[in-house]
Amino acid sequence: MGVACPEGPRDARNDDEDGESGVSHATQEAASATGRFERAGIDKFEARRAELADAALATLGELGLARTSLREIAQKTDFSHGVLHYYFRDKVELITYCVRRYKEHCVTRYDAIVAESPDAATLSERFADALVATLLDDTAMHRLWYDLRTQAMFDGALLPTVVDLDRQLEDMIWRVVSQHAELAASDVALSRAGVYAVFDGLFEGSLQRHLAGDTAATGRLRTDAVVLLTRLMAEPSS
Amino acid sequence: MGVACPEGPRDARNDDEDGESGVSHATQEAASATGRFERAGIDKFEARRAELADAALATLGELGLARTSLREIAQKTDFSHGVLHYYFRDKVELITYCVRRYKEHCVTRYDAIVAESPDAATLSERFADALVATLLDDTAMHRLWYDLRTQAMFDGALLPTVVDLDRQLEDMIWRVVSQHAELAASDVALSRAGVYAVFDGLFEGSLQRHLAGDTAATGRLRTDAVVLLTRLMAEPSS
DNA sequence: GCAGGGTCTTGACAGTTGTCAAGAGATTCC
DNA sequence: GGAATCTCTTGACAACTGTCAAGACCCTGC
Repeated sequence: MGVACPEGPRDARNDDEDGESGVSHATQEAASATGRFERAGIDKFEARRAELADAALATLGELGLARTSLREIAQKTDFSHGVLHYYFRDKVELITYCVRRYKEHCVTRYDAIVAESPDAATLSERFADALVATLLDDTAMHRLWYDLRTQAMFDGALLPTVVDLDRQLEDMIWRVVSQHAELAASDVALSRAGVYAVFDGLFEGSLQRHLAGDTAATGRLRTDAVVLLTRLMAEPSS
Repeated sequence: MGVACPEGPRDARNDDEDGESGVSHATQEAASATGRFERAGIDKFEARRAELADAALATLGELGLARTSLREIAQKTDFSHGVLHYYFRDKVELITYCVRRYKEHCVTRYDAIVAESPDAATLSERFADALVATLLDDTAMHRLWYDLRTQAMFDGALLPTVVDLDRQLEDMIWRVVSQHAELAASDVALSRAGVYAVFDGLFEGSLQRHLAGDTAATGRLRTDAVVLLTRLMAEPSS
């Protein structure tokens, strides 16, 4: 008995976009729009999704995208591997959901520093310290992000999510650098994309060397970040 | 008939290192040291290795490490998939051989510019142009390199090759930047690793946006590279 | 021209993967 | 308490992977 499974809450996910967009952050909206679930049901559904996504993030950060299978993710939970296809349409939706979930925890990481630093020198020092701190604390998550971003160069299905998140990270860095410029009464010498790219390169390089056993990597990151931030300031083009 | 296959030229590869080093560029030395093959035989063997490696590079650049199978590589050649295990011990040896082969074509890419630029401004312009040129010409190879480097953060088997090649790329960039500093009678404000990291970040970011369809990416790369190179010069700390 | 060894093909193996259908439990609501 | 629905498990599927053994082809040297 009970053949309700194949058309269970599966249509709570975004069936509205059958096309090529692939981006699927419309889950909650779609579900509440149908009106099929009362509040408690949706919350429970979303809570389990989040729980599974956290297990997936742990596995992905540990093994990388290529080596992470759905069965291995499920093994990190109390459920069997089949449950993942009940809460996520396929692997791509699971991964994009994971990354978007992770994003929210880090895209405002430096905003407090930006808001509270009284002068340019303080801002640059605190920013550099924060860079080092997150490299050490969230090593696996950063590694996963770089994996995902690189994979998007080959797999178009990941591209929309990566482009979106990359833009938010660019904004995050730009807030730091433009505020530094304001405090220093200067302009920024590089393009917005360029500013993000150089700090991202500095961070990625430090992460890689840190993971490869270079114990001096974080120290270099700190000093280089301060120097770079200062160097990117130009006299205002009056 | 002919059971010579299992112990064919397989021992021409480096069986001397059974340990954990994993790096295997001692092929020619090992083969010639045994004295089992006359010159023509070795050359033929090496030529086929190179041929297969080129097909592998094409496939890897197109699909990425995760999606490239040995059968798909062989499909790009006139041979069947079994031949790859005749010329390479396993997938890791094939990949490292490929990357080391590719490396030699690009690690001296800017040396002529360094040697022949009469002043700092010329050097920076030519360097930026060369960056754009190789991004456009060797897109797939660069994408493959970033894939490999990212994968090395998860898979230790790739680490030695990546670390070695990364150091050579760092040297390559350092030659440009230190020469620029000399021509400008300045010092470099960043660490050697930092200098490489920021230019690498600039390049990687431009590559990603270029692949994502951003037609302005290469233009920004050019101007940003010139500005960055200039900004990294510090007054000599007399 | 024949033996021998280098070269390559074929076919299979064991393992893994994403996916999904069938159904069993559990929960909720009347 | 029973029916409907949500939740989750089980087991299977087809496809794919790296690997390798068996043998066929080919080419050279005697």
